[in-house]
Amino acid sequence: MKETRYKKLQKILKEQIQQGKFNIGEYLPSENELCSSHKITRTTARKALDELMKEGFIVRQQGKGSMVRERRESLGLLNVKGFSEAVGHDVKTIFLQKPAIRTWNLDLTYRPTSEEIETNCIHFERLRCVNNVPITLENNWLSAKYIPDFVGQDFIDGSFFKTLSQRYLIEITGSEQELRALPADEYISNLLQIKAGFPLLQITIKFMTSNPSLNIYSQLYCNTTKYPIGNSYFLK
Amino acid sequence: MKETRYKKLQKILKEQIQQGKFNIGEYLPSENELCSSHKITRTTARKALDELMKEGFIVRQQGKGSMVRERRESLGLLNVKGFSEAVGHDVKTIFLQKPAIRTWNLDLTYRPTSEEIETNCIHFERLRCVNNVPITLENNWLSAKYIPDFVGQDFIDGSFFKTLSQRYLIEITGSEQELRALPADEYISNLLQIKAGFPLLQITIKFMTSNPSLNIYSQLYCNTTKYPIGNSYFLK
DNA sequence: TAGTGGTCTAGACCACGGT
DNA sequence: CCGTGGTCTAGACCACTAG
Repeated sequence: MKETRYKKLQKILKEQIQQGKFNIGEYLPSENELCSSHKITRTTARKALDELMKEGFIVRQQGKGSMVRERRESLGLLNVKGFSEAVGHDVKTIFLQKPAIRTWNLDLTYRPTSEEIETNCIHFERLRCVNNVPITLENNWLSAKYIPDFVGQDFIDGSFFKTLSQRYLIEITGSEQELRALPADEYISNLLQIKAGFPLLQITIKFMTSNPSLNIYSQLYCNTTKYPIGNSYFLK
Repeated sequence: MKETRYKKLQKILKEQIQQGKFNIGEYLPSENELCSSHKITRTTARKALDELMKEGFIVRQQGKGSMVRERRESLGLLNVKGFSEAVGHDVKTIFLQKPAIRTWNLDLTYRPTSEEIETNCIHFERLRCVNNVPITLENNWLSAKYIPDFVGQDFIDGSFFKTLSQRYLIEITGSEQELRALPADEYISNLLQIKAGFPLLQITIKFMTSNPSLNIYSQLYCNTTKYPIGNSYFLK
C-alpha cells in the first residue's frame, strides 16, 4: 500500500497516542501546527485527522481542537481491526486448524462469489483466549489464488491481517457483518468451557480487500459474559 | 444543521439512489461530471461521495467510478439509523411506556455524565415488530434539558431521530455500542413471545449528538432468529 | 480578538481501468 | 490513450470557542 503523506502523519499521531504522548482528554497539535511541522497543507493534515476520527482515536470540535478520546476497554473495534489489537488484556491464540487447502465448506450468510468458488480455499480455525480463558472461536475462509505460499508459513506477529498486508500488500477496505445471539452447541461449548445452550454472540463477517476478487469470510462465536464486543462510529 | 453544498449534493444523490434512479451495480456520474453539473469543485463533490460511501450507499474504485452498492436487507444499519429505516418489512412500533419524565434509573454500560444526571430524565420504552412478530425491545433515556416540550408530543413520522432533527435541530454525530448475547429474562421473554433463557442480542448504545451536552442512552434486546442485525463498514 | 476546525475554490500530478 | 478516482498544494472565508 502506498505510503501517502496523510497516512504517514496518521501513523505517527496514532503511535504517539498509543504510546501515551497524548493522553486521553489532551489535544493534538492544531491543524496549522501539523501543517508547518510536517510541511504539508491543511487538506493533507485534515485527511490524517479525519481517518483518526473514523478509527475512534480522537473527537474534533470547532473552535477547540482534536481531543484524544477514551477508547473503551472492550475487545476493541472488532470491525476491521484484528483481535490482536485488543488492548489491556493478556491475549493468546491457539490454532485448532492451521491454514490449509480445504473445501469451501462454510455455512455462512455471505457466500463466496462464483469466481472465488472455482479456486482453492484456504481455511483455518483459531481459539482466542483472554487471561487464559477461551473467549472466541474463529473460522476463516479465503481464496488461495492471490496469496501464493500462504499455507505452511507463520503469521507475521501472529496477525493474519498484518501478514496479508506486509507479505501480499493486501489491505482490508471494508466489511459486512451480521450479528446473532445463539445457543452454544456441543462442539463450541466444550471449546469455550461453557454449558451447551449458553448464549453466544455469532458474528458473520465478509471482509473486502484492496484486491476486488479477494474477500475473507469469517465466522466468530463469542462468549460476551466478561468481554462484550465494542464498536464505535463517528459521522463527522 | 447548516445546509452546506456537499450536504445538498449528498442528499440529492442519496434520494436518487433510494428512488431507484441509479440501480445497484450502476455508476453515479463521475466526480468531474458532478462538478460541472452542480458548479462545485472536486473537493466538494468528493466530500459528498465520501459521506455516501461511509453510509454504505456506494463503493468507489480508481479508474472505474462510484458504484451503487447493495445494502443488505437485514434490519438495516442499526448503528445510527432508526429502526424505521429498515426496509422490505412491515414494521410496527408499540409504545410500552410513552415519553415521560422519570429517574435516571438505568443499568447501562455507558453512564450519563454528571452534567446530565443533574437534569430531568426522559425515558420511553418501545416494542418493535416485524410482520406482527415482536423482535426488539428498546429502552431510551436522555436529558430533558435541551428538548423542551418533548413529552406529550408525537414523533414526526413515528421516528425519534427525525423528531430530534426537525423539531430541535439535533443531529446524531456518533455512537458507541457494546454487544452481548444474553438469556431472556421473564419480563422480556413474555414481551418477545419466546421462552425464558432464549439467547437474545443485547445492544447498549450511547448516541452522541450535535449538542455536546446531550447524549442518548439506549438499550435493545433483539430476537435475532429471523432477523439478524446487519452492519457494514467501509474505510475509503 | 486570536486561534480553532469546517467548508470551499482552482488548480496539479498520479495510479488505475478499459479502449 | 483517455477518463476515472486518489492525493496534494496554496490559498480563502466562515462559525465556533475562549480569554
